[in-house]
Amino acid sequence: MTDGSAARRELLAHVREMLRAVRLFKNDLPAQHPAVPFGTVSVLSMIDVMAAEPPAGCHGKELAARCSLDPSTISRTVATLVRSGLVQRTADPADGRASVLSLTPLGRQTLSDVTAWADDRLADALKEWRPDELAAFTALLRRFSTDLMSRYDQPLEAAR
Amino acid sequence: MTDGSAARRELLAHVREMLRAVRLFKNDLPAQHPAVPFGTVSVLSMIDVMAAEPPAGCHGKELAARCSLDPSTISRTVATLVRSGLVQRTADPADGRASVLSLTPLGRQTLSDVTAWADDRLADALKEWRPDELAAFTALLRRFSTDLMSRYDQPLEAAR
DNA sequence: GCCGATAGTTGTATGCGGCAACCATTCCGG
DNA sequence: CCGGAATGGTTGCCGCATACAACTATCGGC
Repeated sequence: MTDGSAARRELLAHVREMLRAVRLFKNDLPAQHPAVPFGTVSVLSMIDVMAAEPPAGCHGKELAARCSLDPSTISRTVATLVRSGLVQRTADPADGRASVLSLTPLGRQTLSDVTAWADDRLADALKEWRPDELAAFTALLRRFSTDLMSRYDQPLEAAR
Repeated sequence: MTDGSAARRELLAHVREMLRAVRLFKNDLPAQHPAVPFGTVSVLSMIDVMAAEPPAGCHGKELAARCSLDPSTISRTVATLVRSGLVQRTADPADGRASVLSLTPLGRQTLSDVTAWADDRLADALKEWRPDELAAFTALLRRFSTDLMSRYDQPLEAAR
């Protein structure tokens, strides 16, 4: 029959496992890069992505939407990044309330270092994987996240 | 060529996406079950699993190892669960330092409620998935977590 | 019976994240 | 062109999750 509850419960268990794995993974980061708390890296990376892609540079508000984080959280995180010299704020000439975020050279370097570190770890952990398996997993993971979020990101899309 | 760094970086990005999705998912929980902080549920569930399976009941130490959490974290989490009436501690007759953990009826009920809630959400989010896709994803996810953790759980296994 | 190992608890600190209140600026309707 | 509503951002305050270190109580072997 098509209920599938058992399958979903197993999936749920494995999601928990994955969270555990990610926690361990991330606990290793500070040892290598004491200055960059894990959560901060995602934001750093997103700033980098956003600075390159839309018309204008990266604004805090949009950044918050893209990360699904509260503006206050972004504000603090960005403040930390600025204090650490990884990100710079420049006044938005078009709107005195906003500022445009971008990576500093140090920020780019740090992002690249941390990414390389993560990549190494992954390469080691996944050394038995065939490329097509990796690709399949990535595709399924993408779909999973998208479907999980579909209920929530309506407002975000609508706000655009 | 076989480097695969680009593929891994894409995977990394999607792992971040997934963490975002999970965060949103979990932010919904308190609305339904105010009394059970999300992190606590994993522990509750693990106690349930462990109580049923090994020779003896569930001890804090083993619980910590299974969850890859610090004993102090487990101690606090369990204390919360006990205060909420979801878990009971019974003195281990064989070791005065330890106690055995088990779910109360209320704990079983709560776990079952929360699991049903999560299952509903998943069923909704994954309604377009074919059973075999779900199974494939679950299998890959399992393998991924295992491989990611393989570097870390050596000590845990060795300690057994 | 003493001493080292062990199970658990508690003190303290940090990262992450939300909500509400607030400030400054911008935008819009009259 | 002015005044009030909307908006971008920051700050205060909170709670959860987690770790490390110090401590307590017990166990186990010699």
